[in-house]
Amino acid sequence: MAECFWYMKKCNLFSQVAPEDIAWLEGHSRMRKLKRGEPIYLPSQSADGVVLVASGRVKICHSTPEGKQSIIDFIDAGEIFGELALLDSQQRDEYAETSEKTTLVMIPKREMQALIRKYPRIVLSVTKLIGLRRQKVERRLRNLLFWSNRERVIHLLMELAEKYGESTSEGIGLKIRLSHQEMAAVIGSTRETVTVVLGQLQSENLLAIARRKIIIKDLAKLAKEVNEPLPQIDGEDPPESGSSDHHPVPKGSLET
Amino acid sequence: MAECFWYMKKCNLFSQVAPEDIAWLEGHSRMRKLKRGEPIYLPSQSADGVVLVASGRVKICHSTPEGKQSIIDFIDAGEIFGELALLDSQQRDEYAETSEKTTLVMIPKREMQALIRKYPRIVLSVTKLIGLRRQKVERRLRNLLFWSNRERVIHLLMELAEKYGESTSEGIGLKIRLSHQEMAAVIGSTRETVTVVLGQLQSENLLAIARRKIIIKDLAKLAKEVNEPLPQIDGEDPPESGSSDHHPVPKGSLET
DNA sequence: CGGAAACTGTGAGTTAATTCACTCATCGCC
DNA sequence: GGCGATGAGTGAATTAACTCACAGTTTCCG
Repeated sequence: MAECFWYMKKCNLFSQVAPEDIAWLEGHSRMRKLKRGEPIYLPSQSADGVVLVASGRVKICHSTPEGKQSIIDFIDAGEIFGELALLDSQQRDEYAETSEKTTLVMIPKREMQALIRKYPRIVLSVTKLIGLRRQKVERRLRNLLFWSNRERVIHLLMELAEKYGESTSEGIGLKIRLSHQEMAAVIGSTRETVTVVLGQLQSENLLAIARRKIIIKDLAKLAKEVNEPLPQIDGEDPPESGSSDHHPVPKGSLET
Repeated sequence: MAECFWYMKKCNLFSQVAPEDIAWLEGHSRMRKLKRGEPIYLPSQSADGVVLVASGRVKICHSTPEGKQSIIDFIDAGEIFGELALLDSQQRDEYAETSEKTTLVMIPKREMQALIRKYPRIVLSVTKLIGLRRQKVERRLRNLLFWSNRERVIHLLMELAEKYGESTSEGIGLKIRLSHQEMAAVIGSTRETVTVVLGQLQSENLLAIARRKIIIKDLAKLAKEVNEPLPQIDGEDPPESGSSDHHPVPKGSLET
């Protein structure tokens, strides 16, 4: 369990917390190691705490009665999820599962709230996290309403580029591997349609896919097609304007 | 400007605030009276404060480049919006306009933050508000992915029933009047399709529309069709289970 | 109260996307 | 390294929804 402590220290939500308090919280937390595709919690389950992803990746999902899965969000190592449990102890209305081999730290609501009482600043961080994610969901909503499947795929690619993109000589490589099925679950489409659209984009030389790894070859053209501003990609020089606001921290993360 | 004070007192976000502090905040706020369809703020405009709806109703929107409007949310009298401005002073990415004759109180970010310093509990209320709205948006997202237009309309009707529904002898009347165009903008469809679907629902006796006022005649059947639990409607007896948790406060509002 | 503006109803034609059915490729694990 | 499972590619048939066009209605505001 000593690693648990280490993972919590790395999470910037706890950056202001004294080591002994982290140790205390650790003592009340539980570590879980799961392999790919295992459920973490189910909807209609009581929201009993927040979860920290120590390593791996988690999908926040929802299923229609006919069994179609929709993916609300991906949570990466170092991020927390289930944070709405801190607000009101209703039951959750989504479910979470691992999208690869993953280690989790389950932090009970009770102890988390005690910690917040001692460090009231955490509330602000949590608020920012919730607000950030709300903006993200709102963006997703906008990008689904009224857009064709091709445009939705492009929107998704740009989102992924922003969070997982890495500038290389051939283009922007995405440090995440999604199946067509999963992409369809994100944009509300079908596996086959995603296949076709990605094929089109490749033949138009906007994209290259090698061994399930996507490389965006012409981000500018993609961005233009859906009228979005060019996102800032890791390892790239920012555009000519004001220079010093480059973020070395991961894009989705929480800055306190 | 005396009314301004009155409206702020009624907003439950300020329920704990001393009258003299409300008066102070009022002195730094600005009141605006707008008629139907007027813009309040635009995207790309700097987020300089929060807005309280004193009377009337506001739409939070977004437009595609081709001019299709999508509606993210409705904000009613007594509620605030633009609250993400309190977190980070980026620019907004949505725009807001009145959906009927409306009176607003514009509260500058600066003074709001000062108030929060004096009443730290407000942060928690704001957090809850943001979280509540995030859940709502996530629900919207789920209800769009993979659902047919008929099902989307039904989902919308149930959402409206929950927030605006009023139990009457003929069924559940909705205390909000939306054009088909607006409904289409909420569910990401077209005006014509909404017309047709509403027509179907009427001929199936699930609905009645008189003078643009919708009355839901068989909420249970609608709920069943989209596999949703029956929402609790104002003025109705709760189901047989535990009785005393009935809320007299408006559904969308913020309980501190 | 009257006229302009906004909203509703409907049908025909078109299109984007889904469904289904099947083959081929790739991955991961024993 | 091979084998079972999972993922990717493709095409034909079908369908839901959109577009366009126009007539009739209701609402709003001066």
